[in-house]
Amino acid sequence: MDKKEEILKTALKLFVEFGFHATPTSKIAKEAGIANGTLFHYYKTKDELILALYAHTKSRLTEYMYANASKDESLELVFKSIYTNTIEWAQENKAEFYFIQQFSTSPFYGLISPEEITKQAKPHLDFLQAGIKAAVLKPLPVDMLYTLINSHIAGINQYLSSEEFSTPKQKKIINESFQLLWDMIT
Amino acid sequence: MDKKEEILKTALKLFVEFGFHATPTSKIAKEAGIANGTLFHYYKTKDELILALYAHTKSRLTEYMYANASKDESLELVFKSIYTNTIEWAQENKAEFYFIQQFSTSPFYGLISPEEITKQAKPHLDFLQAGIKAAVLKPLPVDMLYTLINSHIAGINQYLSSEEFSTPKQKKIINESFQLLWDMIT
DNA sequence: ATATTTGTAGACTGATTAGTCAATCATTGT
DNA sequence: ACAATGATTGACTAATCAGTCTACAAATAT
Repeated sequence: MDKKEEILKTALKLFVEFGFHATPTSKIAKEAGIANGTLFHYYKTKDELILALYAHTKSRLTEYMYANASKDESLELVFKSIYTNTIEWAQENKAEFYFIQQFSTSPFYGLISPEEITKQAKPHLDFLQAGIKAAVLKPLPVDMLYTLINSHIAGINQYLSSEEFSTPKQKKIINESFQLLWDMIT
Repeated sequence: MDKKEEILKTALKLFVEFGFHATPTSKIAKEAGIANGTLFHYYKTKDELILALYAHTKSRLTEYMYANASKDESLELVFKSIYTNTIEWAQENKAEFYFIQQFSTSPFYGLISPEEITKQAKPHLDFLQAGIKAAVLKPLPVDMLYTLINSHIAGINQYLSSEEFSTPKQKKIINESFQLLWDMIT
């Protein structure tokens, strides 16, 4: 049993349910079935725990995003694969995805260095830049393109989470919304 | 001097800067130049203050959104006016807009009743529904359309906030991004 | 004028918080 | 076997927090 993982898992659940302001470290420790001191053995401060949780969750998402993306395919297919993967991950890991958004829209996000943020975005921006260069994507500023795509995904995810859709219906929405996005940026 | 307003103004500033978890009511009172008890005279609990701040800020945005929207214009022009107004307000009231997002992506949002949320969205959804009926907008589910538009606006606002653009450049971005959105939904 | 309500203050409290600490327990390497 | 290092505990603390209380001031009503 990996206590470090257990702490992250529990913290995620509680932060999403009650927010940062209303989940004391004591509650996390209790719910995780460990002693108070153990939590602070692994994470020096509450802030450090929150930052670690973000990094961990974000990297899990990033990993999944690029899964099965064979580079032989056309740019559209690769892009669609990333798009679909992202939304599928978000739907299968709703708390995780919600946490990423919660964190990003909180002052905690400011604790991450600009370099780290740039580094995170780099591969995505490069990918988009290549698409522009190949004259597949519209020659918009890459940052703008990137933000627009992210927002679109966040929106569709929110829509999918707002109701209970059957799996085929969900797939249909993902396909259709991808087409809307693709038409917008190409 | 309206102390109630002063409290809201100060709370907004501190919540945006430090987050809910790290801005005690004592700090708000101190910074607002009033006594601790006075804050609780106007707002029974911290939660009530937070909810009031959200309602107040949200209604200020909504009011501004529909400003100068003469109903004689074409649907496209009315829609563009709403789009432009929203982004302009967001740019001129960055802290306020950020707070709305921060609140919406936090467990506090769950404290607002579904009826209230539906009521808030109603006019927007009706507007979009009319656009679909008039065969101007694509026959997509209104909820999806609504979420897509909101996300698009949030994205463009984020992009505009990420750098320092000159006013004309900013206007150009707003116009171009509107066209992208409009082409996507019509 | 007097009574009643409303606004304002700030000291105070009981509960809670993040984080510490000294003491065991488990694991590993030698 | 036996150090030595790391993991785990939970009682503890100092600080902080949301919210209360009493007192008084200002405004408003009668």
